[in-house]
Amino acid sequence: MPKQENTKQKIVEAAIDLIAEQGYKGASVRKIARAVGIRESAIYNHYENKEAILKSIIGQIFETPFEMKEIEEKAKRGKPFLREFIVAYKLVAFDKKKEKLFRVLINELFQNRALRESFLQEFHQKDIKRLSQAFFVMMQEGLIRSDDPMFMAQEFLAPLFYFRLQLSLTKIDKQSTTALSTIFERHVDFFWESVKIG
Amino acid sequence: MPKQENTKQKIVEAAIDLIAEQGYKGASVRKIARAVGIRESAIYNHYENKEAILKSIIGQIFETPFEMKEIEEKAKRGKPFLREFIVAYKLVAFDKKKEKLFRVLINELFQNRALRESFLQEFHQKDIKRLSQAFFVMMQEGLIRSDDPMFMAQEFLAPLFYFRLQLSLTKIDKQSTTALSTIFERHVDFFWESVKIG
DNA sequence: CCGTAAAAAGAACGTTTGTTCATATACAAA
DNA sequence: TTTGTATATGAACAAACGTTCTTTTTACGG
Repeated sequence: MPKQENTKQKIVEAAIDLIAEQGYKGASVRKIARAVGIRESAIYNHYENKEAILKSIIGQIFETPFEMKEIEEKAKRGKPFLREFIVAYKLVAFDKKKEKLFRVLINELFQNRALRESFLQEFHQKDIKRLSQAFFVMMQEGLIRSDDPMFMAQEFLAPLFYFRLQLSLTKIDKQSTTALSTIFERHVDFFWESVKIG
Repeated sequence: MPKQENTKQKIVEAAIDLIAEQGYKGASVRKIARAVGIRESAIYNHYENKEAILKSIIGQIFETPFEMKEIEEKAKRGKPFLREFIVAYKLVAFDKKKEKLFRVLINELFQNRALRESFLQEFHQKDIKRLSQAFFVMMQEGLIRSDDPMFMAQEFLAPLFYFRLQLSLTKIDKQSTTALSTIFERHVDFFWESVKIG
């Protein structure tokens, strides 16, 4: 049975499911194997050890979820740019796989140093830098009030993270998410009202 | 050696330390006992089982951190009220014990249903209701623009949570928190600029 | 059809886990 | 001083843990 790359992927996916639900410590090698349909010893044909599985998952968390081309150009339109950003953000937040990875992130944030650093740098800094660029353009165009673009980007993004967490928590217990479905758009409206000129 | 209530508290405190650092699964009964200076079997003289220790900790997480009297009255002053709120919030965020409990919260948020529900209700709803009351007054007084007070409260609080998480993460790896020390006040300034009238 | 190599199974290992139980010790009340 | 109770110990348990090893099964290239 050579070259069944399929299995390796199944292992990671089962691991994501389990770590999202029960954390890294709760996702035992035996549980992962059972979910895949193999014995625990077979896992080690694909990964050196349990830690290696986690490492591969952490890599996936920060794969660029969406990128925006021509930020400078689009930013000139003001609010529609933020709307577009939110659409992309919601796409990620509501994506099943990405949501699981989000849970893994929260679960292991305080246990895994590499995860922490990636979070503060990638997840955080990257989006902030991109957005601050856009806000800078909007200020130059006289669309929004003058302020520190970096801080403004942070103020725009921070609630998104919180809403995403709320969404994730609500979904677990299968509670209704209707109150949360429009919250992202409302945020854009509120924010634009906060910074727009005229 | 009857009535040494002291030990019971030592156990909880050691458990908080360990769960904050290594999560519930990582904080074994033996580790907790060793931290207290007793054997693992002695733990069971004070708590029925490991779960009972966690339950007692969860109770502490949502003990009202600070309460504000005369909200209606103070809210009329506008921005100074928000300043005061932030001072109280920072007091909690920078408190050593409370910070540990915050880590416990994040660590176990996805594992413990009771914790999730308390978070969404207490942590969230309670602060929001209180703040929305204040914003409602401010709107009546013509200090801030008219909007849904509940949503405005959410917009004010969400970044605080995110900043608190950032603070906690940064502290773990003993990185510099100077960039974060003034972020709470900057948030108030930004927010007030966003909603004030005139 | 056979040989090879990848992937699986199965058993075993040394630890650690949460919990129980019988026993010992210390202290307050009688 | 005796008795009772709260608290500690130390040994033991069954189960689960990550990992390693040997052996068997499988699939493909020659």
